[in-house]
Amino acid sequence: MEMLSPERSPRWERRKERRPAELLAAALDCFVERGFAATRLDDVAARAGVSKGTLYLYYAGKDELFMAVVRENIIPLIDEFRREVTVSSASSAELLRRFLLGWWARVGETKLAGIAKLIVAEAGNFPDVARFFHDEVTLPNHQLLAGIIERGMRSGEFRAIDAEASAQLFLSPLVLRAIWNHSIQPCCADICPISNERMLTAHIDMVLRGLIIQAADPT
Amino acid sequence: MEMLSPERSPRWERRKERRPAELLAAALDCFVERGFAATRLDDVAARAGVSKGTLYLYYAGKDELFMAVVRENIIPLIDEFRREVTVSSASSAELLRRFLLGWWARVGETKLAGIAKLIVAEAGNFPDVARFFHDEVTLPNHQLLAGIIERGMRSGEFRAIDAEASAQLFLSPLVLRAIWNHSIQPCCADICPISNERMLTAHIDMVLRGLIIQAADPT
Amino acid sequence: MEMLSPERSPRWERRKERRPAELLAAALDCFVERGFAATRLDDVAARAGVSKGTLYLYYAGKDELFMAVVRENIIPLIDEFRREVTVSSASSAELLRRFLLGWWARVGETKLAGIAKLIVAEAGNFPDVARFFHDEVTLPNHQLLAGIIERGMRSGEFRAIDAEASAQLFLSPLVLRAIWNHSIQPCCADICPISNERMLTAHIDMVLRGLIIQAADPT
Amino acid sequence: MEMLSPERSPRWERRKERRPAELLAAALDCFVERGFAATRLDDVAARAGVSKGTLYLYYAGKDELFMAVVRENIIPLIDEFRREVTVSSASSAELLRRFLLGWWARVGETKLAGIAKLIVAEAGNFPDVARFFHDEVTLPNHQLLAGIIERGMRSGEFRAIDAEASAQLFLSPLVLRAIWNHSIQPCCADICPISNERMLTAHIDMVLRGLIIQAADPT
DNA sequence: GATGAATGAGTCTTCATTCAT
DNA sequence: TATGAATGAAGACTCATTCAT
Repeated sequence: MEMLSPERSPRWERRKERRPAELLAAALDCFVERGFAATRLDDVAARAGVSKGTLYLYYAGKDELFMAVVRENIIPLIDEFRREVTVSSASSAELLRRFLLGWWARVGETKLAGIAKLIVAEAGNFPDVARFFHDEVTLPNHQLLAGIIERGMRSGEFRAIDAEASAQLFLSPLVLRAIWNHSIQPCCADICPISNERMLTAHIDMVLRGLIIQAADPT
Repeated sequence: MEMLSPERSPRWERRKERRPAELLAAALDCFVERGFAATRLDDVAARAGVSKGTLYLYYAGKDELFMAVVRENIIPLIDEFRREVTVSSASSAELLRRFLLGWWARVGETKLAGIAKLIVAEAGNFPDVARFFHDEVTLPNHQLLAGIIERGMRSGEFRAIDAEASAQLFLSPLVLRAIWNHSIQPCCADICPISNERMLTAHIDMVLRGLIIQAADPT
Repeated sequence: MEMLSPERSPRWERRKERRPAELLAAALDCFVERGFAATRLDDVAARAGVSKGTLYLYYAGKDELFMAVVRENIIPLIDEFRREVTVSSASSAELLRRFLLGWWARVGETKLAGIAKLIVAEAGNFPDVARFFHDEVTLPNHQLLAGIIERGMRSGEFRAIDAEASAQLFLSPLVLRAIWNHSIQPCCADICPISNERMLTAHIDMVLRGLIIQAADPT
Repeated sequence: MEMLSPERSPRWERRKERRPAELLAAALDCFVERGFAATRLDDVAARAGVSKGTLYLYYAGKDELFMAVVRENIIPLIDEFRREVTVSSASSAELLRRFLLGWWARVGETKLAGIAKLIVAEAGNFPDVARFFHDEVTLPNHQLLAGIIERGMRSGEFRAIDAEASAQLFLSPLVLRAIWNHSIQPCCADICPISNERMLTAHIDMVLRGLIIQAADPT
């Protein structure tokens, strides 16, 4: 490999621009896997391919790193929620379906799921972060979903239900599965449980079945 | 000193018997609140009202203590699952309702909910524990629920659905809420979210509505 | 040595009462020798014959230890100043002589001299400590001495001089020598400079000669 | 860019020549303020307006820098001592007065006073430097002063005293004040103590009064 | 059994020093 | 020559664990 290369590879590279993202990615993985306290900065650094000291060039300490991990990953999500003003001519059932599938695609299946697990696990030690997450992520998300449900009720498409509570209920299986995938699932990889898709399909079926007002039910 | 006492310090004795339970309770609280790594044995001991050294008279170390916390809390639960052979003449809908309400009463509302949160948070560091929990708690629980659903389908009370997946789905909101109550909820105490009861009611309504085959729906 | 001793010596001893004094003594030596920053807590612990962790059972950290070293050594000194109300029928010259000899015996020759050196060296990093030292040690000391000088002037024994300034001047050689003995002197041990006694004698002679009003000077 | 410039960037060049002096000045300030160990090279560099790496272009390391600071500041002083062969027709009292005033003007009031404080503080960590200072600065200085005193004794102007010891004694208040001004004085700026001038005046008065043989004392 | 003083391995954090740019 | 990103050894501090009392 290196035979033809006259210059030997340098001991390290200057990557000021990319470092933060690399460090945050490494830190997220470690924090999700082991939790805040059990994560050693040595491990984060090693996973990011730098020395421990380099971490401190970018983040003031372990706490700062944790906050940054959460903040940097969540902010794009928040922005997306803001943009997602569901003006559409689709049926409310279709909107609901799309919302759940969309949430899974954009959150449940991505590393953001790890963030959710992380925050649940560390809420006791980082109440500010937990609060931030709740106010900026959970609540808006629920409100968006509740809005869809209410639209369906107003249009007569859905029967009358507790929209606020239902927003939580409808999201629960997805959130729990997202968390599960980053905690217990890796320990039980051999068991081959119900797949994400199967879960999603069954859930959407169940939700719509319980919601839609139909003349007759031929099933 | 002790000469006149026929039974040697009965108060000591009684204490000695209670100690393990007191220590486990204190440890559970600490572990749930802060996580395994961030919990100091000093804190556990202080919360149990003993000195740090005393802990080691009952548990060999931090890991042992953790395992014991999980084991001791879970075993009664497992036993209960085993006993709960649902032979009943009630309708499947009624059984389902009872199961969910029962789970909430016997798990969701108790300190066992904390165990769930703890295991989710520490699965990465204690895969054996996570696996044990999955095999002995989660799976039997799901099977029990799936059994009820299948009974309802066989009897023509419920429509045909994916019973295995649905068992997970139906339990998800309860499990997530249980976890939530031990992590983010305490940080957002002022917000007064949807109450546990309201959530339960809406959920059971939704589930049964999506499940039961009805001639007409007068709602 | 240990041959006849059936019991082997324990790995460590319980010495709750004596530890603080032992630690402070060790810390004082290290701080005076090397300065605050260059002193490693490992060294302090080793010199006190304990492990590093033990230090933290008694002092919250390096800063606390430093403060304690200064405080504990200075407080007895302050108390002594307070008690030393020089009511005496001796001549003012005799009082002055006694004061200087006394200062040397009680401060200059003792480990308190090291404290003076330490504070001079670390004033920049511990301004509060420096201020405390100035207010509680330096000033009272100067005032005591100035009082003696003023008494001598009032009684006609001393000529009229700037008593405040002279108090500082008269103490300077002693203070500087005390500091010197803990900094440069150890590096130049072979040079055999003027001894402390010779310095003291010459100083007292000089001071009294410049102060006392005499009919004639037969020297 | 530089095409039209016949001499290649003269500003750079001039800078390059000044750099060492700028660095030494910055280092002196930092070392005096905080001590050797507590001084970060980052701070020195920042105070000199260069980057940390640049320091290493001029000095091999922190120790080297420290030595250079001491050496560069002291050498001119030593040279001056050598030149100062006190051949004068003035009275010995006048010479003595000039020496003390001169020392204060040339050392006590300048940044060299900081050097004295620095060496006192760091003697334990840099015995070689302390020794150098003692041999090349302190001793010659004392010898010079002792020479003046001896001249006065030989000429019958001064009474017979311990010239060697007195040389130290006479310089002590100035040295101590010089050190003080760089350590404790800044912490007690509000207290407005005796001014340097008042101290000097009182001291010279005291010294001469104790030294000169006078027929009568008209004071 | 109970205690808590003592220990020391493990981590976070700092900073002198190096070196790619 | 100048820079400052990167390094890694050193040192403060914590805490699970041991053990003298």
